[in-house]
Amino acid sequence: MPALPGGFLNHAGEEILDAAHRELSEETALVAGCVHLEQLATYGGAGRDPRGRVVSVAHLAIAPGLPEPVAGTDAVDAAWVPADAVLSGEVELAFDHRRIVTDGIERARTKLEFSALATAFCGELFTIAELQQVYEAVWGTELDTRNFYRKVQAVKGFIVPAGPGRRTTGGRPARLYRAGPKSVLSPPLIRPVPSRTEEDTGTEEDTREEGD
Amino acid sequence: MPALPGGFLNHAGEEILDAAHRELSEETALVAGCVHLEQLATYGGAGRDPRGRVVSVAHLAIAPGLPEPVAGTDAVDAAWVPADAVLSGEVELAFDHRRIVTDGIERARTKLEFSALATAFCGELFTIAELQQVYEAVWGTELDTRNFYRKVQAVKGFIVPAGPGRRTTGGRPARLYRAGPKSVLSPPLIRPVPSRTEEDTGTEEDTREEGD
DNA sequence: CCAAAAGTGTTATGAATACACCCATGC
DNA sequence: GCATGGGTGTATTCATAACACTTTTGG
Repeated sequence: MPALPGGFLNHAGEEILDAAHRELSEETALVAGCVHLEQLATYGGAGRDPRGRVVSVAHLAIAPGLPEPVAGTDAVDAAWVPADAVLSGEVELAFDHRRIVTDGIERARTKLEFSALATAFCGELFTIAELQQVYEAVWGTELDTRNFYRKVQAVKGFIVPAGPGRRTTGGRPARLYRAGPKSVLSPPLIRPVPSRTEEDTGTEEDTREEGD
Repeated sequence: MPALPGGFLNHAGEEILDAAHRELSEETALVAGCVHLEQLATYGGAGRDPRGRVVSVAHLAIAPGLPEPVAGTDAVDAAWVPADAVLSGEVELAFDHRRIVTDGIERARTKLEFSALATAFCGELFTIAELQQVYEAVWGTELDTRNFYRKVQAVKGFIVPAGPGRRTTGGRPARLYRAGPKSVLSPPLIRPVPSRTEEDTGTEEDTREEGD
């Protein structure tokens, strides 16, 4: 049964974030500098791992492209799995890793609204249409191209034009942008209504009557 | 120099959240059930604590009232400190605890917008004016009483009327409410931003700097 | 009656949307 | 020319902020 990549802190008083980067680069080709990595949450307690008490500090990694996993210490069978396959249960993960993935996806969806995280999915240069595809993929929604175009440009410091280069994909060539200096978006890009995921007791009572 | 309360996981494979509740109740009169407690982040690495490597899973606690701290294991000098005093540096904390407090306050301010966390600051029954005071205190802003009144009631499942009881404070008695079933607010209560139209620094990267 | 706080109605303003329209390229 | 996708203008719709106003209590 597949599991998330991970490992232990080394003995040199290593920073947690550094350790996460190290473990990630050991099992994929993703090295620090090309990948956004942030702490997600810490999972502990008995029963997580039958081998004994393990406290895991889960991290969320975002990067453009999908480099093939490299056979590392214990990653001979490493593979990429679509997020939907984990959410739906089609792919079953070991331990409590399905919960960790669920938390991570929710974190990504929320951060897309209020931070510049989306640019971490793109290469250094990208078009606005590519950025929109990130939002549509992560949110699972469709957005109006024209409105997205202006909305994204209205957020000062989110993206900045990158020289005179263009990228052509069959129609009119698109301007290129790179990530701007701001990491917190104001105003935020609000995701369309499909009711935020409930946390715990959130019972969505949709008492909407249809008149006829 | 004061520090945040805390302690170690016990040896029985205790859940992290349970351990946080246990430590909190050992040093204050706040017991589980009356207090909202959620994981904030994990801080680790060398240099945090001169006594050696310590990995701390910080938690954020929200509760109504301020029970006097009880002299517990090592809390003989326990005291409440205003959040502003820590933010401003007027009160200095040991280790990297000032950073933890800063992160926790930011978490509380953000969660107030999108979750029903504010009700955790109130008793079981509260008036809308009391709820508004929570928002004003945590956000450090002033809100229009009349608009807050309707805005809060427009969020389905946030608060529900609690019988015919009233609470009087010198003027017309106020209706009483209790927390509703929803824990995620839609639409959210957006916090007024100081400068949404002006450009500012905003280079808030995720670099978590370790003090000492 | 008066002061104080709760609760309601109403309007102006600004933002989000929907969509018509123009621009630039490959074939 | 024409298909395709990039980019712009604009009207309608809707949420919000501001504030005048009414209601209900205590003294």
